[in-house]
Amino acid sequence: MKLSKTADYSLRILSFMAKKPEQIHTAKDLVAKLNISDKYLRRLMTQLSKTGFIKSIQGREGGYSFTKPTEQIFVSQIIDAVDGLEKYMGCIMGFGDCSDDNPCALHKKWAKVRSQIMILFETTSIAEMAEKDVQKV
Amino acid sequence: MKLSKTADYSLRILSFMAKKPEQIHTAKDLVAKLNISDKYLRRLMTQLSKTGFIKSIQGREGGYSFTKPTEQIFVSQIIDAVDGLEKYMGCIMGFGDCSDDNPCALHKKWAKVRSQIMILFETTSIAEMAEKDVQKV
DNA sequence: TTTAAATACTACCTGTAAGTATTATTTATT
DNA sequence: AATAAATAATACTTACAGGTAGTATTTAAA
Repeated sequence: MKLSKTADYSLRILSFMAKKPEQIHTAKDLVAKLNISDKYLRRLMTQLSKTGFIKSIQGREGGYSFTKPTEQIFVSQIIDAVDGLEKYMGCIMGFGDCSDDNPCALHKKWAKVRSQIMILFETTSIAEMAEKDVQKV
Repeated sequence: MKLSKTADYSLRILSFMAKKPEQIHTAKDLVAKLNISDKYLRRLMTQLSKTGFIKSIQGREGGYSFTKPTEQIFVSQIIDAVDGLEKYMGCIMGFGDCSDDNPCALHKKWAKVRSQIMILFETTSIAEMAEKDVQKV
């Protein structure tokens, strides 16, 4: 499984910012630290601002900062905001109307694994990701 | 999580064929039954023939048939043949070099779920999918 | 009030998965 | 030998995610 690059970028950006959650982060700095293409990151920041996780501060001395505690921002919410969770949580065979009552041949087995994925996404906060001592950001 | 349409198609085609594993199946018939675009399915059949799961029989009365028992063809092999398993089994954050020694912030949690996905793919045969009494093919 | 340093917006470019069209080739039947 | 019915190969088209370029707007500091 892979998330879209946009979702990956969003997680990386927000978990990086969450290492210093009170600070105002500029796009320039994020680009330098995260190795994400400049213009795409800037567009994404605007998009993330509109979702409400962060707010933008325009003008000189501007940048981006969180609107709420990073303990209250979960991976599932971020993926949902940028891609829509249903993109990842639908039928593994690609059927639009797959359900317990009208299942595909992998439905039962997949439903179990999918719920594990959902639990992971729903219980992992940006704060948790930020506090890990990992090289990769 | 979603597989590529090509992988979805491959699973649907092969599990449909596996309902009558001794029969020679024509592209025409598969298109009619599976609601997959004609030309794309035909190209995919050629590709699947080259992977060795099925063989093509050219000329009049031709079509496609299995080269081995459907109990010995697993979902993981099919996905690997058409997309490459690594497309789905890599780092959830998109890092190329994520590992236990050099992990991303989600590595540990994701590794557990990913192994469940792998087990599902590796232990589900086309024969098993075919014998399920499901509407969706 | 001017300037510098930041974000916002709009339009365009590019690569790839998926879909389509056309023609060539193969082989059983007649 | 001719035909019909199947697969094979090649090239073109389309949609969209991701990436790029240029200009406009905002605001603190000098």
